[in-house]
Amino acid sequence: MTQADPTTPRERYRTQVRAEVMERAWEQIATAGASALSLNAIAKQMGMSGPALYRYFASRDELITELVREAYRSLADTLAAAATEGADLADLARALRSWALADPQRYLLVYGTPIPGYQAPEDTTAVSQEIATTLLNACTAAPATPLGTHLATHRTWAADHPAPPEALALFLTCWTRLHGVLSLELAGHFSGMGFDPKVLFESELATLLP
Amino acid sequence: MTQADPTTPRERYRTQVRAEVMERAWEQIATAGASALSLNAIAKQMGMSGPALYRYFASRDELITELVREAYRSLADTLAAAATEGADLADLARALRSWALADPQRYLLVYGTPIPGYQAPEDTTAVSQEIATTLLNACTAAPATPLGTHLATHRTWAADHPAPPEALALFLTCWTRLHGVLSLELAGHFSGMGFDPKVLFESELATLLP
DNA sequence: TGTACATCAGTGAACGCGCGTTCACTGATGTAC
DNA sequence: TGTACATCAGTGAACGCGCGTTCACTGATGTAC
Repeated sequence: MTQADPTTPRERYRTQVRAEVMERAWEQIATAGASALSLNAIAKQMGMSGPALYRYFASRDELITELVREAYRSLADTLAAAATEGADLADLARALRSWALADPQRYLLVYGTPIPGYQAPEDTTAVSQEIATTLLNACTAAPATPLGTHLATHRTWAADHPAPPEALALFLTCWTRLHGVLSLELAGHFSGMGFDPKVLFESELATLLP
Repeated sequence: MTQADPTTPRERYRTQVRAEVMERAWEQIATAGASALSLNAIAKQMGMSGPALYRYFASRDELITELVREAYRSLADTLAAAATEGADLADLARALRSWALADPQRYLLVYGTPIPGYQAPEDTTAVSQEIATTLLNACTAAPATPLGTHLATHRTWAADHPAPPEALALFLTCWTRLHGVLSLELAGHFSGMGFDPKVLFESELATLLP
């Protein structure tokens, strides 16, 4: 039996263990937040000794980096999946919301208060751009506003995108409004107020659509 | 010389040291974030031994509680000061923004990702209500929306306030929109994009006013 | 005014904890002839 | 097919760190007679 496939058993095992570590990491983040992430705790949970994980991740920071990358990737894929033909901005927004609610800490890892001392790697900006682009593609031009005229000359972040400044304005407005509702909801600031955050979310969404 | 004043020198000293501890705590939070707050580090910075601080704060959690209280109090006072005669919602919003920019971590301590394992005390909700009320007072009724009709029957959080449901809707919309811009700005998500967050903030503000 | 006592701020040692990380080593798995 | 070797996953001990917190104690400050 010639083993022609490129993934050796060892390699498969490696990626499998890496995947399990990250799974446990997500559980831990969901429970105690990102700043409480501990390699030792994950190892113990997996029935291994602490140093064993250094076969799979060079450091704690690399683990976090991988989690951030996975979160961005997951969101980008979710939005891309929702962006099939005939989908409008509202569909993307609802996909974003259900992605955020599925794992609040995952959303907050990326868009919440930054982890002190941790610096995201450069290559996440690429995926971040991908996410922005998917949303931007769903943003048709809106009426002219002072924000639009400002963005006409301040669009380095969307230099490659053919969208008119008014669409950029719609994108930024959309992004911040949805994040406003989502982040306060996930942080628990609406709990006990007695209204349904979903109604507020949909209300904001309605203001964004023509 | 009869000491008739109620504040003895010892009491004055106590409040003075407490104040300095909190000052240093704010510096530390501004630098490394709230989850990195350390009593020992503060003590060292003040030229004292770690256990000495236990004369002034029962525990680390009590310090955090006091910081949260102070942040809420400060914001409530700032908004109250801005809410003098003739001030409209935009004035309050700009006061909120400059308060947030003055000390980003202070804003994020209150409205950012919750500190894992830390539970805010009940009496902060009172000040939180005070803040809400100040903003709410500046919210005049807006056109009827689905959100308004939802809030007509889901307003336990504003049960005492005489504002009509449409004003409540405006308040929630205002709160989440401003927070959306502010929190992304403070988290650094706009950095490198090349536009001025203030313009975006003002743009959102413009949509909220009649 | 002076003395005896109580109050209380601050110290230093100690406890127990968990963290990230390094290192020498064992033992199992895969590879080459 | 079997043997010799290389690779690599995982262990356990160790290092140094800083944390929150307790406790017995010293010494200064205030109080009462």
